[in-house]
Amino acid sequence: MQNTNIEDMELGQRLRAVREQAGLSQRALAKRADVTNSTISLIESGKVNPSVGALRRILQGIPIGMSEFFAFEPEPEKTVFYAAEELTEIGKGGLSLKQVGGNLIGRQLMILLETYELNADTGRVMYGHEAEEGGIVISGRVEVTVGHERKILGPGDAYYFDSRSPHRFRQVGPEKCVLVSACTPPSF
Amino acid sequence: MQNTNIEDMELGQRLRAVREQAGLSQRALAKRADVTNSTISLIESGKVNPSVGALRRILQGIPIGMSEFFAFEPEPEKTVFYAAEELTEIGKGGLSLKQVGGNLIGRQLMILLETYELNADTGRVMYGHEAEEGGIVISGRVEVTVGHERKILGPGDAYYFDSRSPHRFRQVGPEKCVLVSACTPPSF
DNA sequence: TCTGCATGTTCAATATTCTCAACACAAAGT
DNA sequence: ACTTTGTGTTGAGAATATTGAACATGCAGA
Repeated sequence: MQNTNIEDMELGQRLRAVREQAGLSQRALAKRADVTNSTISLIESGKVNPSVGALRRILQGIPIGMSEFFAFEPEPEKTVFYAAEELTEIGKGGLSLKQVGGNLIGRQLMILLETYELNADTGRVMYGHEAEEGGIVISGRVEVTVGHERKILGPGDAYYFDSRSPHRFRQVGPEKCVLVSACTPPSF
Repeated sequence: MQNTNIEDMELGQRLRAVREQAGLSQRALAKRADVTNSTISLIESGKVNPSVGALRRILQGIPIGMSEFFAFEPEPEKTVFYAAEELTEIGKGGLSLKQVGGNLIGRQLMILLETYELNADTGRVMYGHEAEEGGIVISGRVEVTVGHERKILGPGDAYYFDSRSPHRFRQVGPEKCVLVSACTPPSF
């Protein structure tokens, strides 16, 4: 249906450039890549939208990696501003965790708006990876336990600790608790 | 024929991870990406080898770029050693330029084995981009002109200059001239 | 329990890629 | 001129990706 897609054109042109840079003919590359020369011809002239597998085999014959091959494509812009309702919900139960930016890939920082309903409790948590986290309570009260230390924090109070310490957050008092936290690096 | 390819598996698993990280269901992402949910399902379960176009549309819905998506794949190892006959020939006429590494992509340096047949002459050359180059004569004699300076170099003699200076190499004497040169960065 | 809704999966049909073979062209050797 | 060898391109058919609709499951709420 959609013949001669412009993006395929650019991809094909790039493949041709890369192949010629490597001093390989379509057939020579086809042999290395275990595809047919026609496949390469069709891709380079933008007549087809190759499969990932075919493209990967071809690039391995050059050789060049997928990531490097696509490095010429502009990365989509990461959003800078997020409306309140655009924050990604990743919590569950009585604990709401709204993450700034739905997608952590390539980011150095995870920022969360945490809402603890009455009696919400994270239970005892411990992350194996090296990270640090901290936060500030906005409203309500929460009992925070880190290692052997325990304290009840109210509006304006804050915390900061190494994520490898076992820790636990539990809502206390008559109203739900809201706090903002940050963690680095995100768990991947 | 080849069902459940292992590389497709990994690609699918990665897509699933990325999608879930973004907090999107298959259908939600499908809608943004203008593909069907089945496509995403099949890709994630490794049952198909998606087309580049389909994968790109899907990733745009997340959003994440192709290069970043494939960053998890190890880049193919750049070859370290090259047999004499593996050097890529990029010259023509009486001038032979054998390039170390057929493919300059991602490299900081271009290294050439240059062979000038009798009376071979590069003519006057000037590169617009910022670069420096130098070399050492192995055998034979060559007359090198850089800017207003001119000198005949023999075995063991060397040169080094800014590529933006107009320059010219011309074989002189009774035997062909061989030299090794290096240039940084390669012209891209 | 039932309904409604959201999730991911699977099937048959359609659209597309990929292959194999042939073609057209150019350069080099005889 | 005529091969020979190399290049990229182009059909028709086999192989495969993508679609659209149905299916299965789980979960929340009445």
